[in-house]
Amino acid sequence: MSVADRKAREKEALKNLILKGAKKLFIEKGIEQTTIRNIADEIDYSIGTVYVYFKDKNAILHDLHSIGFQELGGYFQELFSVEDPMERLRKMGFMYIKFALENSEMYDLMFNLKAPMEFLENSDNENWDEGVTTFSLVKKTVEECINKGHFKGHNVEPLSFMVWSLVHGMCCLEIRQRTKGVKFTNPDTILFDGYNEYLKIIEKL
Amino acid sequence: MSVADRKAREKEALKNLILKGAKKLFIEKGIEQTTIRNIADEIDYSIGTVYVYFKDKNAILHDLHSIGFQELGGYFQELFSVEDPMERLRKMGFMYIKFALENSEMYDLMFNLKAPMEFLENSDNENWDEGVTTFSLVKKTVEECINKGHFKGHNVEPLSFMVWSLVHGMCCLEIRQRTKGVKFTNPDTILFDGYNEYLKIIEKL
DNA sequence: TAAAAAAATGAACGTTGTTCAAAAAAAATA
DNA sequence: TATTTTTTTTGAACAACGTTCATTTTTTTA
Repeated sequence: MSVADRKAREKEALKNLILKGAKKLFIEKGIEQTTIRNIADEIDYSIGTVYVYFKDKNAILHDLHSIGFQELGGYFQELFSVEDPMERLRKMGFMYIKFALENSEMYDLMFNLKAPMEFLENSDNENWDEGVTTFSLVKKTVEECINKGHFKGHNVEPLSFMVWSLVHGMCCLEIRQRTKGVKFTNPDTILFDGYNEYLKIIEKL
Repeated sequence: MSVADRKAREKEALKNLILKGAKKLFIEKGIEQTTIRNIADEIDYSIGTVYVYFKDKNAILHDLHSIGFQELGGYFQELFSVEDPMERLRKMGFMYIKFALENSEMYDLMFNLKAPMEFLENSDNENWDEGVTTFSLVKKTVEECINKGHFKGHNVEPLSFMVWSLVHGMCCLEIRQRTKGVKFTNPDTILFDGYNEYLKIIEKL
């Protein structure tokens, strides 16, 4: 182990410390309400140090958005043991909503905030790898459903997009306070009630 | 016509001038990129004047969000002449998407940004009247569909929410650059392709 | 132990939303 | 019309933000 190796490890460790501190504050008080000064304070480093390890705030947000996708991957873990693609598709949507509700700030960052996409636009690798990978999971499952005789007359990609939009739309309206606004009869269960309507529909397809 | 009347008219006029200037800049360069100073400059008034007519930036955003709903109402106008509720439901979703794509910054303000909801929380009338009214339009149409024998075994409110979420989700993913990220086969038509999959589905219900 | 390299710092800059005492303009009063 | 009162407008000033970078501190090398 050379000194250079150790230095590299220490750099990595501090970078993770910054991300960990940032995530804690984001969850505690919201992303918009968290400043670079807050993050520096949280981990007992100066503002300048944060900027040594991250180009700007967008870079922090992008890295945290990637961590969010890892966490969503954790939620999706149990799906791989589900053989029946229709059952898997149903559960995938359910887990997606569950993740969004239990990690709303992270979800917002992953699927709503402009920061991660702006970071990508100004980076070498313009591809949204996390999004592509996650969406291909939906596409693959929908494709298997079609191969099993479901969704006759439908196209894989647009249908997958429709499914994604459906769950994303519900989560988005909830997180951005629009469901609260329209005062549903059962506000606490409206997301799962709405999702159930979708389940009833695809049952017949 | 008393002096007080004229003063009231002038106040109203200047308020509208501020909103008009704000909207112009929002559309031109985005809401986040527009500052109060920009707005004041645009209409040749000082920063202070803007704060005489609006409590804060959220108040401007909320008023503009209301104007957005009026404009969405314009898009929905032609729906009232559609007798068949199923046909009306189909067209409503289409017009919704059309509005979102043609007025993306206003759509974002109406259905995504936190500002209008934060303004409501700090105001006397906490109700999101615009959202309630618009959503009841969907509910009413879905109810008519059910009365005509469609959507057997479904519940009006959750089903309406599902439909809203579906179109909102697509618009949201598009506006917030997530569709761009996943690189669809036909990026330019994916929203309407996705919506078509939904149309195919409800056709059978 | 001294010199060189790396890491951490925080004052300072330009912007932001917002405030408010002062100035300017308009209306009311004499 | 001249003067006082009221209303409207102003922009300097404030605190807080993201960001930069010359300087200081710490670590490594010689």
